[in-house]
Amino acid sequence: MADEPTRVSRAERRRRTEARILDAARDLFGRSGYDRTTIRAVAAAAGTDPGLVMRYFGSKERLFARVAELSPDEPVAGPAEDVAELLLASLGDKLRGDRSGTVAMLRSMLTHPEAGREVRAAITGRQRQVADAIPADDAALRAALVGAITLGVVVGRELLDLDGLRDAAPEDVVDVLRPAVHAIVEG
Amino acid sequence: MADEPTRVSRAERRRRTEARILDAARDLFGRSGYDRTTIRAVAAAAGTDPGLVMRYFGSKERLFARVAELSPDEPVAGPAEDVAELLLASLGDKLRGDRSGTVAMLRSMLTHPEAGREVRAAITGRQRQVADAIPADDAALRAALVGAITLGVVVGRELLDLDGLRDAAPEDVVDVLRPAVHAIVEG
DNA sequence: CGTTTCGGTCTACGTGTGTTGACTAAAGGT
DNA sequence: ACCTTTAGTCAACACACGTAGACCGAAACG
Repeated sequence: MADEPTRVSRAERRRRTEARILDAARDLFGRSGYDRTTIRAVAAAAGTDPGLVMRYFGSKERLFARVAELSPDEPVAGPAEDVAELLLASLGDKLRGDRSGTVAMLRSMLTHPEAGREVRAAITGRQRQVADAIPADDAALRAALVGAITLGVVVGRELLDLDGLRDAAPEDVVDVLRPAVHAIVEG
Repeated sequence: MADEPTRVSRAERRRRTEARILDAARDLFGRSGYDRTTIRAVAAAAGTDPGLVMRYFGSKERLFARVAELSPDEPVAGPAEDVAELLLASLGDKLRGDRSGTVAMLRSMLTHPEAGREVRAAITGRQRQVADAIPADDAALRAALVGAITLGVVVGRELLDLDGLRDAAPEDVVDVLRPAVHAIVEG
């Protein structure tokens, strides 16, 4: 609990508090969703003041936008078999990855309109790529269903933490899912 | 806009207003989630008064409980092949069905603690049934993943309405998913 | 007809929210 | 040494919410 006695520049102090606020916000948005997360709670968790949060980020809306910036998926292309494997690998990454930002986004996406739009756009874009790589004539549906599977796994694990999913190793999940994804992507 | 001139008994009037409130609440909870749905908005949509909503349902919490009562899934059992088909049929039903109640539940489940608990319990119970019918030693994981697929499809369609899913016919969805589900349920 | 019951409305209270602006004090610059 | 900038705090605003209780008018009943 002892403060660092090291002299720290003004700019550095600012950077640190901003980071603390961002961390607290990510955690709280992820755990409680947009509406139930209050600026006051974020400030308290970051050990600072609501007014400061407003000064640094302008509004709750913009704070959320900063937290929810989602790193775009790497593009997919190539023959159907490879696409299936790419999608599986990408799912594995999601299950291993940092999570907290994505969780905030996902949880809020269902209540907060702007968040919903952004996620929808991201998913739609990716689905178009996948659909282009699938030879079947119902490619759009198949792409959507693969997306839905990913969505279901992530939501089930991160948001609902369902029993069988919470503890499962990412590799096992991918292994069990492999034949299923191949079956959908390839005719 | 003309009122029915028919004489209607007091009990009948009450039943109708209660139903109107319930309908409005289902719609709004489903569209906006628990937090963003206000008693005032429900009352307005039902063409009545916030105070009346309180009198009839006691609290917002209890109103939500009434809306979100979810009809339990019919139990599954039998050999793995049949289980897979039962699950697919059940998914088809969900895609065809009334939706609005389920949607309210689903959307609120991620923000509203009590709703979350109830959904989680329902899903967990069903997963145990499915796991018992699967011969593999990682039955729990497989059951969870089939559940996740259902979840993803319903969430993707009803909550996010993703492009390829919104318009798709339930039969087509089930058809495309059939080999995938079989692959997961059977070793 | 008089009285009671009850569906429906109106007003107001208390609380928690996002947000603002004045303020303090320390750091940076000259 | 002085002045300016700025990280951080405090107190207050306006507003929307869930909820409670007084109130009104018509149906039900004797």
